[in-house]
Amino acid sequence: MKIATFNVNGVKTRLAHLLRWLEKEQPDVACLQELKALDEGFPADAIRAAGYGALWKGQRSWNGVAILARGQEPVEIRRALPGDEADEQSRYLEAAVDGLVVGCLYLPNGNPQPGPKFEYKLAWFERLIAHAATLVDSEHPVLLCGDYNVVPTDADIYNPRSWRKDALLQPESRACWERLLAQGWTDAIRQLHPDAPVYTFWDYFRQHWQRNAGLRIDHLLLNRKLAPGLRAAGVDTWVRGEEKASDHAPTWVEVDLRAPAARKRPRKS
DNA sequence: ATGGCATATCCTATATGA
Repeated sequence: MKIATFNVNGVKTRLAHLLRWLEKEQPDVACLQELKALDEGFPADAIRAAGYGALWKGQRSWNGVAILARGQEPVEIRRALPGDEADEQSRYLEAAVDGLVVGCLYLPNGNPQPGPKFEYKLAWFERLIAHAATLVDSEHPVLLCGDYNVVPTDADIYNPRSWRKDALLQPESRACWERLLAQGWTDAIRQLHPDAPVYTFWDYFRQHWQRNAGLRIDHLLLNRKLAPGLRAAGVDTWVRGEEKASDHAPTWVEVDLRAPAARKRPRKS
């Protein structure tokens, strides 16, 4: 089973890119962020025609997340991150597909920092950590994926020098990331590619794509039940090289849901 | 310190993103 996360930077503008990618890579589940469209503007018909069922949560101009499932309808679990009823931003969706629980998230960028946007980022991160704590030891396989807007370490960016003051590299942001992983989550890309740099985002400025000056900010985290089934992980970089591409590339994992989970007690022989 | 580019909307301007 292949599950991908893709910040499309405008689902209407990027529809042709999205459809080409779905056709070529055939992910079983695709989590999208930055729809930048209202619910009624989501191109559900075209996506259905491509063979995917979908859940989506839109918002005017900004944010917006969706979960696509090939040949079936994702079963909705929740449409918001718990913990703040007043939070109006469309940044979280959770669904079940073939017994896999998938959380699709778009963590706030947080720039400029310091300031209210950075405070919102950290508060949202705290809510994510609290919710993730209820999932990490679930008897069900769980994947939390999306645009986390965090560069975990300096090895996850081409050169941290000009980004030192950016919200994505702040010690507070990284501390939240570390606390999340410490619950017992597996960072799929880091697990399978511990040495070579892997990037998922290249900004539109200064020919960053042409220079491969990227950042790793799109992540897929596996809970304890799912982690033993991790088989492969990667980035579909060819999508970033297309004309008028999103500044993010789809990032994915392949998992075997039938793999036995790690046992808490020794197996009887 | 700024800007470089891209997207969406309240569009000869402004807010947001990372």
